[in-house]
Amino acid sequence: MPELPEVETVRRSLEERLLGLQIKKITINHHSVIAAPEVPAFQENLLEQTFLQVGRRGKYLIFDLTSNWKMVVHLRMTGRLVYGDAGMPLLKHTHVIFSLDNGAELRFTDPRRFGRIWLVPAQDIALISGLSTLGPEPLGGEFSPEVFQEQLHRRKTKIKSLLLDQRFIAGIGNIYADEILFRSCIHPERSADSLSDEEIKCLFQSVIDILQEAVEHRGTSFSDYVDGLGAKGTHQNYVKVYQRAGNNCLRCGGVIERMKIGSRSAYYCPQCQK
DNA sequence: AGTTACACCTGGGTGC
DNA sequence: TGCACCCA
DNA sequence: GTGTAAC
Repeated sequence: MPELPEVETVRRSLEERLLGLQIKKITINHHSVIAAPEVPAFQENLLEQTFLQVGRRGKYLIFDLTSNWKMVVHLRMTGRLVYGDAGMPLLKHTHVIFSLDNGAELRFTDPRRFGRIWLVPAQDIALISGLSTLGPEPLGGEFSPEVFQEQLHRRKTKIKSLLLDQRFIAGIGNIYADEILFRSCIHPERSADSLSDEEIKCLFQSVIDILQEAVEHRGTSFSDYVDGLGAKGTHQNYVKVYQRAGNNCLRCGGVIERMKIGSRSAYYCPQCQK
């Protein structure tokens, strides 16, 4: 499940290869992954375009092109965007193939087909659902401890739900929400306004540290995730609670448990996280 | 405002 | 081996 | 992972 660290790793690996390459052909095998515009317009406006830059906002990848249009990709749960030789084996569920002017290809593969690709005029980028309402980038300068604290004070929702809310903070998903709360020793069901200033300070720093460490490890590869060149990340070897129910806590030796919060699994240590 | 249920999909793992 | 179920 | 509808 690509979250901020995975999307950032894809961004970096693609940017290494894609800049200056031109799209010569677009093969679309499954139309539903193209969110906008209609498929013919998508192809017409993208053909002959050259990649100028690869950006990221939250879990969205943003490709700057020669024209005044931008291509935006969200990988959702199982999406992959991989650059490689045209001869590389064709994976099942490859929905879009961008053929490039150096003979290589950029392929979008997604078994569950939740992922989406948009092509929009630059001035309309805010119209993409979820993109304009994103909260601050946790690894960017806009993420302030004072604002974070003030927001937490006036919210009564469970802290894990708040960390997953992209309007509150951009880029955190189920794996890192659990890892961040474990690092901060905070129970996922605590209401946001019940946290002490001390706990909030620790939580703020854990958000930054956990995400940074995961970026350094090039993301977490449990099942589908690979970077823009098809390589797995290594952060799965450093995960402390996610998908570890029934195993011993690496900090206190207690047993990790799983519970449901907002119809999603939450993994935590009942001894360490109060 | 907070919470839950479900929709969108396929595949891997489990237990019988 | 098949099938129902849960999970991601 | 996200959007929508419902209580």
